[in-house]
Amino acid sequence: MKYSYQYPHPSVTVDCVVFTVQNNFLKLMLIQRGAEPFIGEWALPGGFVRIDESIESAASRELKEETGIENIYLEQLYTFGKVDRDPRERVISVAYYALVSSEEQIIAADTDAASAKWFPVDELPRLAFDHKYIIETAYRRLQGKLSYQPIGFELLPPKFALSQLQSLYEIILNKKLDKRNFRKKIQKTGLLADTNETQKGVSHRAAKLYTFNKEKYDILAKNGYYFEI
Amino acid sequence: MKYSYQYPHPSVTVDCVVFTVQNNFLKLMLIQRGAEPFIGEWALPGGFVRIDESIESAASRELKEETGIENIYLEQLYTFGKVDRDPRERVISVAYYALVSSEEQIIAADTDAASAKWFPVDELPRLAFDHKYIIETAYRRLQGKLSYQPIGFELLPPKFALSQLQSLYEIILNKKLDKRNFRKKIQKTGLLADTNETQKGVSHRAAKLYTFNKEKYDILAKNGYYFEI
DNA sequence: ACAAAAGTGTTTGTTGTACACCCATGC
DNA sequence: GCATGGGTGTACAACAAACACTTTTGT
Repeated sequence: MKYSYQYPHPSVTVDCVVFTVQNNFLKLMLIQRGAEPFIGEWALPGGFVRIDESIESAASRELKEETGIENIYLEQLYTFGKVDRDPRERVISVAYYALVSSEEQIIAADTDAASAKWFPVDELPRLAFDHKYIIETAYRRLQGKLSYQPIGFELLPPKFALSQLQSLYEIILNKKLDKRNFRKKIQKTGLLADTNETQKGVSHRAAKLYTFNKEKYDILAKNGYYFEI
Repeated sequence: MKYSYQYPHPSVTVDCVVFTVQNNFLKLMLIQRGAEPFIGEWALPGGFVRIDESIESAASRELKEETGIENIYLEQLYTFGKVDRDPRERVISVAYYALVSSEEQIIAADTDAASAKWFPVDELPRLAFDHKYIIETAYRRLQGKLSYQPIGFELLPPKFALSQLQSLYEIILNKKLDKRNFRKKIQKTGLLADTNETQKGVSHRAAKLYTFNKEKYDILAKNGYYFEI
């Protein structure tokens, strides 16, 4: 008990809602708790913010430590601070949401594979703390942002077919989209660059692959451009 | 030094960016610091989150204590947690933004009037900590939300004229809007209720006064309706 | 009667929506 | 040659944008 203060201080943690799209399902990663409280229950990856790291660094670090995932899209979601959200002590949690490409979904080898798992958002187990509520908030935010920020690409491999992109939108927004209109709209942004490649190993006509031109988007965005789909 | 922990804990504060519209300017409230660090400089109202109150309660409480303002629109903005944002110790700040009607702008009598003041957003003094950055974030958020959430009404008295509402949009978005198109659009939402009153004491044709039908909006919003202006 | 702001419609261009068939490829 | 998804255009409706004059009221 080396650290003393004149007034009580809360603990500050980060919790990460990591989304991916896998086999036509939107999924998120949970880990099984190995310690009290809520031992054995599923929870979001996360942990304490250290005194010498920024909150975002803490989120990246915990993600890497607990799931092996690194270098992904990570954005602050909301800060949850109800007095009794942790039964032990006062804990304020800064939640982040993260997006992982379907290619990098593999939980790294240095992780206890039994304890980290992808769950479809509609088939979540019982969750520790207020994590159910955090996930609902993250899901709503993802749905909202998808339509007016180019974040869908973060969930795809660097080279992707238009049908993959459309399917991703349909899965997350939970509604069918018109193929021709979707293509028209996304092409009209001018943000997709044609690679001269096509899909490999499919048993039908191979689709053209595109990449998202992030540099072009960043320049446009700086000048007031608004992505919308 | 009665409170001891095994690991160092950060302090958690709230900071509030309180907006109002006054004399055709978007303004926000600052208080002059009476203590170190940054003594004498201007800063956002705010303070420490107590161990037994939620973060939002802390924001309301500090606002009332420091500025006399209460019962206003208050929404979490972002959590700022760079390691060195406070020169004394590690402080994580959960920022809120608040909207005050132009009628309630008066800084309450129980406040040291010399120390709290409204500043136009484009004429801010030098600010303590990273408060300049927090304000920029809040301003961008306000501009963004104004177009797709009915928050403009929070900055007006309960009964208002359409020209007041338009002027508010023009001031915050910083661009001229077409009067006829604006009126058409806002009337078509069906969310304004006609009071049978008109402006008093104006030296020209008196405008009709309307109220915003929040109940109706809440019901529509629950069923997927999206406000847009 | 004049100053000041309130109030009101129409036209034109742009964007969204609905919709069905041929094409390329692997087996 | 057939099954599978890839790729394409047009017509119609809805919405956004541009634009100017009359009305009401107080002084």
